[in-house]
Amino acid sequence: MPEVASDDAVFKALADRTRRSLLDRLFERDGASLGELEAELSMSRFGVMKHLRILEDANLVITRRSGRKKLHYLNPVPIRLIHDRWIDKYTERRVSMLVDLKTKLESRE
Amino acid sequence: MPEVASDDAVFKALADRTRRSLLDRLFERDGASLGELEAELSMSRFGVMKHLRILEDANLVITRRSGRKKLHYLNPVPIRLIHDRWIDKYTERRVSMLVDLKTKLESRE
DNA sequence: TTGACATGTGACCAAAAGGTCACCTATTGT
DNA sequence: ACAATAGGTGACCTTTTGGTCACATGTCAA
Repeated sequence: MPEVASDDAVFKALADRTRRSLLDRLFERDGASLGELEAELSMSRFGVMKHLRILEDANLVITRRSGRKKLHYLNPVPIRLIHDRWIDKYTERRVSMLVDLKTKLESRE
Repeated sequence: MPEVASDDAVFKALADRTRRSLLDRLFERDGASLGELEAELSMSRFGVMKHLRILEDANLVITRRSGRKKLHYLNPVPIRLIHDRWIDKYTERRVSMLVDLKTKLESRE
């Protein structure tokens, strides 16, 4: 059964720029190993490993072993839970429409 | 025109338990003054003030002055932007249905 | 089976964050 | 005017966090 990560672990995990960029990378393309991620980050392997560990503990990243490699996958569930904590169903419509409109306007510059 | 808070400010703001409980409080009931919020938090006024300042800088809380009181309101927009950063429109359906189902099941114990 | 590859752990240090306080400004009601 | 109320600032200390390294384990391929 899946471990339940505390709220705190999730928010702490998201508080660091490097960890957010790791999530961005996995959002774009899943299933990377530690080695691959390290190569893109100008930081020691140990630093990256520590960050991945924190993301995994927070359940934001799920891993699967394949031989001597450990593959990393983004898990969107904790992100959705953050959303639902402070945006109720009624507000969601208004806010998502507003944000989508703003994004569309800005993309046209 | 509204100030644009950096990503970093938003995530750093959310990283602290006290600040999240302030957002919870404002989510439930908007428009509280510093004094009201302090009374509910077993922390010095200075601590609470510092936290509110950080939330305000992150644009998670919007304020309005009324006489010598400063009223605080929750702003859901940055929360929605976090959501949209790592959950695309296709994934959103799957994840929100999954989370809603899980919530429903758990509420029945 | 042995050398190269991929990942893991604990100690350590510098930087950042959380909390409190002395002191200060602005607004109100009488 | 002035006492009481509401909020604001900078210095200070303690705790937490980010990053690196020496060292260690597990896996593969020849």
